[in-house]
Amino acid sequence: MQTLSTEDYLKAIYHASQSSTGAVATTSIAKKIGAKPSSVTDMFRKLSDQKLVKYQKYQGVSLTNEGVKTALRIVRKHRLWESFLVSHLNFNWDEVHQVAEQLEHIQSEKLTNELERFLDYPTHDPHGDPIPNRALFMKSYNKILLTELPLNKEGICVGVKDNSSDFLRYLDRRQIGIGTPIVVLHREDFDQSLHIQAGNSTLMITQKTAENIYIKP
Amino acid sequence: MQTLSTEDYLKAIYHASQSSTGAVATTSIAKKIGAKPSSVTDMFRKLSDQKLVKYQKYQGVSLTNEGVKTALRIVRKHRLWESFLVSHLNFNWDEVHQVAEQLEHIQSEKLTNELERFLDYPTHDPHGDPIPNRALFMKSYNKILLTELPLNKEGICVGVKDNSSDFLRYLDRRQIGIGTPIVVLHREDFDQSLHIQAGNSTLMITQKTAENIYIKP
DNA sequence: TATTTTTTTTAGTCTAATCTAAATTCAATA
DNA sequence: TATTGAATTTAGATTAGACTAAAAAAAATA
Repeated sequence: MQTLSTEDYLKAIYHASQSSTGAVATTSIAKKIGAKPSSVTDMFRKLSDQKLVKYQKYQGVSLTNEGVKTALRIVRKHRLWESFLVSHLNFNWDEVHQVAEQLEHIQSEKLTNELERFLDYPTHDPHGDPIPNRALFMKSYNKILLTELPLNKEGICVGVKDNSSDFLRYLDRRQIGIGTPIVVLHREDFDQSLHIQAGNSTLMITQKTAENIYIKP
Repeated sequence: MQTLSTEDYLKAIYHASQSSTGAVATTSIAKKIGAKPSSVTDMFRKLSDQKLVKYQKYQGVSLTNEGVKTALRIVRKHRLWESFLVSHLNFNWDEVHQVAEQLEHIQSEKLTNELERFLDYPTHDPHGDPIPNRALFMKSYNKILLTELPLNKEGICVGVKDNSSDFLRYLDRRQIGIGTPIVVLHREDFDQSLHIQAGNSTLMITQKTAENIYIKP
């Protein structure tokens, strides 16, 4: 069984290895976890002893099969709890992360599986991220960034890349959420800003915003 | 904010001081927590520094007002989670304790209060123990032990003293649960065993069993 | 290729929570 | 009241996880 801390590291390594290819660097994990690189090196060695990561000095880490499984079990719990908080406990999608960070460490298979049943086997969490099922399998949409959606073609918002409260609340104010239909009406060559139709209203968004919205065409 | 461990100690001290009068002894907490008395002494000093307990060397501890509040906040969370597990996640009353021991440490007032609302403000947990409300106030029934119920007078089972899985499963098999009406038909002078009517069936129980069942007359 | 900069690791320290073993204090009893 | 035994505390060690500062390796650049 893992400690809170090793679970956090495994999850961080998992996410880091998703968003780039090859081994994961010490400093990138240090930033995510909020620890010094020297502490991260220590932990890499510990995880390596437990055969949860492959680690070569100065070469970064990658998860072993067992490490991936452990990480996915945590991701599964995190996303199920986020779903519960939003669907039954009146949490907003920008408020759930912090609490789910705690709940994801609760150890009880029965709890996780019953929660999943209670929620009726959701496939995606409130931010549009896929939830691994009991066998730790998940399928993500064939999604693109809003910056890549062709002009005048309708797409559906299915997720966000940036999960910060600031960004999520900004989207709330613009009435953009999971499921909102979006059409790009005009792309400004000068600064790559977009005029879009989101639901019933038309509005302007910056390139940076568009880069953080996932669309199913 | 408290660590997991200090929270466990505060809860243990709270329960110990409920079930007896005066200060709480080092060894009694050591037993509950599963630690050595020397470790308990260390922790008593730490809690005393934080003004959560009154501690005099060799005299045991008692909770301060602040200590009681902190303990009750944990008890509140524990009992709300137990209620949730039983009412919505198909847990049996003998399975909830271990998981609730973990969930009680989750830090989020909003979570606790929303859970309470979702459960429709329950006043008692699955074992019949009262749940402190948001103001940390709780009222317990005017209850007696089954050993004290007069002959041929009906009472309702409202709780249990022993919360062990073994005892709870034993009650399940006997079809005794919270809300079951009970009448004592005969009290055996020889060994204090009881013939009772529980719901629709009559059965015999030992004194030890009767001492662990709470009754509202 | 040699040098500089950045990244990573090592070595040694710190804190919280635990332990064991020894010393002290309290409580019970002769 | 003096003695014995139990409970409690002290002293010192251990472990996990973090830190700082210095050393070493890798990467970037002149």
